[in-house]
Amino acid sequence: MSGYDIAKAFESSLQFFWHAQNSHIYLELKKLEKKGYICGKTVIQSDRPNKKIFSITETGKKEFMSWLAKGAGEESTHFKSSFLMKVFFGGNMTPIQSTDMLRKFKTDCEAYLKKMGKTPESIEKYGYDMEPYQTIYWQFTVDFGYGFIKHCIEWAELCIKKLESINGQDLKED
Amino acid sequence: MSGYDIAKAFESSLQFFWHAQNSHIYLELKKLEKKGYICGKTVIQSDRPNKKIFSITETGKKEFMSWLAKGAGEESTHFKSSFLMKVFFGGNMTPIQSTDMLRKFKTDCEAYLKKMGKTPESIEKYGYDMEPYQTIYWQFTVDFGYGFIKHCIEWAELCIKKLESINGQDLKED
DNA sequence: AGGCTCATGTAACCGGTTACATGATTAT
DNA sequence: ATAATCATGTAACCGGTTACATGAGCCT
Repeated sequence: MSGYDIAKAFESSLQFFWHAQNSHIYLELKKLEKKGYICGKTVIQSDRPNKKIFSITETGKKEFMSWLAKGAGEESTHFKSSFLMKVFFGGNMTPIQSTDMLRKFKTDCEAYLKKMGKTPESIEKYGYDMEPYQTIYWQFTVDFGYGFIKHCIEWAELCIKKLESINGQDLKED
Repeated sequence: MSGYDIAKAFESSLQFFWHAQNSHIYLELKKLEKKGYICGKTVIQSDRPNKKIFSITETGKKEFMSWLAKGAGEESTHFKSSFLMKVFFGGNMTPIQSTDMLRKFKTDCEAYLKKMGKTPESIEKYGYDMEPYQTIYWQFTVDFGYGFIKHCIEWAELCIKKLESINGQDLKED
């Protein structure tokens, strides 16, 4: 794949649990090439700008497999969220502010859920020539994303309800 | 609070959505002091090492409030997980490897859930002199963590079941 | 004697973002 | 014209980690 292809792949399928700027992708490709994990070949194109296609080397494959073999670290259970940090300090906002923040979070989640509806197509696109036992893992990550976002929406609804019941009718919309 | 106190607070209550090394905390305190957001005073102690207690300044409060007022960004819906990246590439492992990885994830989550059982005490400890409308937000973040981890466990169980049904009895434990 | 809690920090490094910079081809 | 897609990169910076370094007092 070229750097551009990788950026596209990130957008269409990996975006639930990883994202990357193209600038970062190109820097990383350079590093990986320097380490001998990948190897790039320039492809001259007449109708489009030239591109550099990278392939994994034998050393790279070994490194990749040993990374996989390490399995899940403890870091898999903890994640970082500046949004939850703001929720934590919700007592320092006005009740209107904090409720609005949670409402915005909820609608953002709903929009995200809608966007996710398109992933089955990506899985088909990239996985058309693969064995089903390969793509089942892709589906796992999608399932995780779905469940996570649904949990976010339900949680936000409960929080909003609690805040409304404490702070009275003045918080309600309409 | 001193840097040490902050590190303790991270461990006992904020750990669901943020964590920090003490080295990082001290660096950050220095930066914040330089910016004029906080102000530190050395407290001389005879029985223990001296410590530096930091307090927020008026400028710091303003900055904090404007940060809160910005509300939730879109980044609140996407998170980064090297674990899910490994799941994504599960097709490159042996079925035994990938199933074991998911089992480890599940037990890690269960251990985490157990550890979380102690948070009500932390909320009481830090919130004993606060109004209940302040601590409700702390509870919100705890609820989020609980729900999230439960979702992780259920998801992992489903994945393991699917892998077992595809790959047959040879994956089962015992 | 050994380990825990209290307490603070530095240096080197890595992972990642933001802003900047370029430029060809194709579709409307 | 102008916007989108294709295509690649650099420089400055920030956020955060790892490893290192120190040292007193308390408990067993």
